[in-house]
Amino acid sequence: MPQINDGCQWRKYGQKMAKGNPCPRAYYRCTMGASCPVRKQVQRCAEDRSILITTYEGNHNHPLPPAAMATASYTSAAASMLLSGSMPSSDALMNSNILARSALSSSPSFATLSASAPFPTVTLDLTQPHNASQFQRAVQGQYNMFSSSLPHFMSAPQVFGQALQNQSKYVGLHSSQGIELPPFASSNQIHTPSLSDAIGSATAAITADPNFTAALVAAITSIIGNVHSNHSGNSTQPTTRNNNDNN
DNA sequence: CGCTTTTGACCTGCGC
DNA sequence: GCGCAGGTCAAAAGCG
Repeated sequence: MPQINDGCQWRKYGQKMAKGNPCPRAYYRCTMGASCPVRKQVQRCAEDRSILITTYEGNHNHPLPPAAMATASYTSAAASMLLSGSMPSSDALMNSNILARSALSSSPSFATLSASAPFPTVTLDLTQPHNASQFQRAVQGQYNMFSSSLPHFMSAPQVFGQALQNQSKYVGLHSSQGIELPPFASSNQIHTPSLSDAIGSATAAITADPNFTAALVAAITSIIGNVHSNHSGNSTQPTTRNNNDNN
């Protein structure tokens, strides 16, 4: 199975067939810390096997390498936008915030589109009991709002959701057809030479392919259901901080 | 030789 | 209480 290079080292400790999905789900533990509690699950989307669904759970108890911090940085930055509604200082995040608000202005504010280079992301607030149909409407709304041809380098969208506030669960989708998670700049800021173009193209990459959109909706709908069911009873994660706090 | 992956068994929570 | 499904354990195998 192709691996998403998120900057951390992982050791596989189990694999299971998930009901309703012909592809097995793999379980990984972080091996960068002696007793790091972070785990992740990786599963292919049943509707579109080119999409990998990755779920992270827990907080690292050791310093993260720059690549991992960058990964955590912009997902949690998008999350903080949802929470605060304030404009972040980064140009990339500010522009993506504008985009997100326009794209999802007609939907409940639990999904934020972040088209920051090098790849677009979607952040979901999984702590609130929104139902899946709300998200489906939001994504389909986006699909109706954007259409343009895609630059080839943007044809591998990645979508992340991150639980906010009192949960440290972090869910993502990756297209495994093209690029893996690209190397990041040394800082936590995400820059691109042509930011507005990149944002528009990345957004189109997410929304212009109806097949991908359908798979995306199905996958995230499933994720939302899983996360909510996992946390509806007892919670396994009493932590209150996101995994970029080591910055 | 040490680390990782594989895989069947076991544990646990949940719904009926 | 029982069965099912998801998650974890741990021994064996594989690999560099």
